[in-house]
Amino acid sequence: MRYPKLFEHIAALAPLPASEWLKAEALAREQSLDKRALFLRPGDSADRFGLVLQGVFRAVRVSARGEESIKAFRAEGEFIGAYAEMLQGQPSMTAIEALEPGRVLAFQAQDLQSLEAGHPSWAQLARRVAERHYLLKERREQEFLDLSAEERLERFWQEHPHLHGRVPQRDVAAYLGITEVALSRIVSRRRKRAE
Amino acid sequence: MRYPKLFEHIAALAPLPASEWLKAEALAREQSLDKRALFLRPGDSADRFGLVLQGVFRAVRVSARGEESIKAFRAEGEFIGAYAEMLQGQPSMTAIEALEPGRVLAFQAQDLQSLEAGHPSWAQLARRVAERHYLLKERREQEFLDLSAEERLERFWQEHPHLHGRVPQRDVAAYLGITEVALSRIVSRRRKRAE
DNA sequence: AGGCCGCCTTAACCTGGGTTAAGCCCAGGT
DNA sequence: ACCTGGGCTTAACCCAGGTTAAGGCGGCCT
Repeated sequence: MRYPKLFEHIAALAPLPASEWLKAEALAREQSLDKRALFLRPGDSADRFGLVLQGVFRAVRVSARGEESIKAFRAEGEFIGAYAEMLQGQPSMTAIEALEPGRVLAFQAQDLQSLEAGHPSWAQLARRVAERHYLLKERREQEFLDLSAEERLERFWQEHPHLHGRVPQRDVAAYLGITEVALSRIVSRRRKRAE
Repeated sequence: MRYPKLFEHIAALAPLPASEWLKAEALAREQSLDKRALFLRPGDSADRFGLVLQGVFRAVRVSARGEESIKAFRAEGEFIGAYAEMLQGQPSMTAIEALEPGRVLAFQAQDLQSLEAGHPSWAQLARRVAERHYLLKERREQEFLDLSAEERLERFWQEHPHLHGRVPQRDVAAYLGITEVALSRIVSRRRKRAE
């Protein structure tokens, strides 16, 4: 087994025999990405996804107006890919970009499907992944509905302390749905209040 | 089969033998709700869910500050329940309320689990449901990130034309994340522009 | 019929965040 | 050592949406 830590991480989501994991490893390929390199670019077919071995990634959607908004940050052990588009068989409308030099274990969606045909635990895992993704988005929905930008910022750092110092301020802003300028204002307001 | 239309609706999500559906019907019970009645109230265990036979329902979260925000509207054929809390085994933080007199086919989550043990198509269905819920929330996330309140309103009516006249303005506002007053302003602005 | 209540609108004023633009600081490249 | 550029801050001004408060208009109940 080449990636025991990743296996543990995955098996914690849904029980998975090591033998199945080994089959998956055989289908995957490791990929290194420079800082700023794209794991997935908009327009690509969304049939690839990856598990982060090293580094932090951002999932970016470029809107019709040309503005970037950030759907998620993903670090070690986490899933990267255009999940929504994959489910719908559409080309990716999302870019996945490395914020630091990183390494990813990359899979083809169809390989997963063949694993699924061979053992039921993969379907179970896929279900857990869907449920988990749902819970993340549902939490975010609630934050947009109930919280001010300042409160969302506070939550963000509570929930993602491991991203500290690894993601640029402007990207945090694009994640919160505000501008860099507004974020800077909020930060300095908080700083003053804290004195 | 007592609910053929519902069966069709469900089977369109994931193939389901009629025999399995009949087992589900046997476990379910039909429930009528007056206007304003709650199918689920905050604090209830989240182990019940329903399929709407008749009527429109709203899923409401009451925030810490006491403000209502609306997570979803659900009409005929759709799922109602505190899905997130159900997945996490938590008590419901959501109220599900009938906006009109309605009827629901109500299930216990644990009954579904026993069906799942008996036939694999239930697991498949559960996965599809999770994926579908995810896609809904992901679209909403995108709307909050990229669109103004006015644009969100426009989308709302595009995507939910069947709710026309069935949901009060103030609830639409609470769904969009704005106040009743702001919504009224937007509507009249649009009215004037249309002349 | 009368009264009330729920729902919507309008208006006046306030505030958070957007926009534009200038400037700062630091890291990297030559 | 210098320049450059990327990332962050600050300031001035603007606008969408929040807040509060007052009315309007049905529909429903007795």
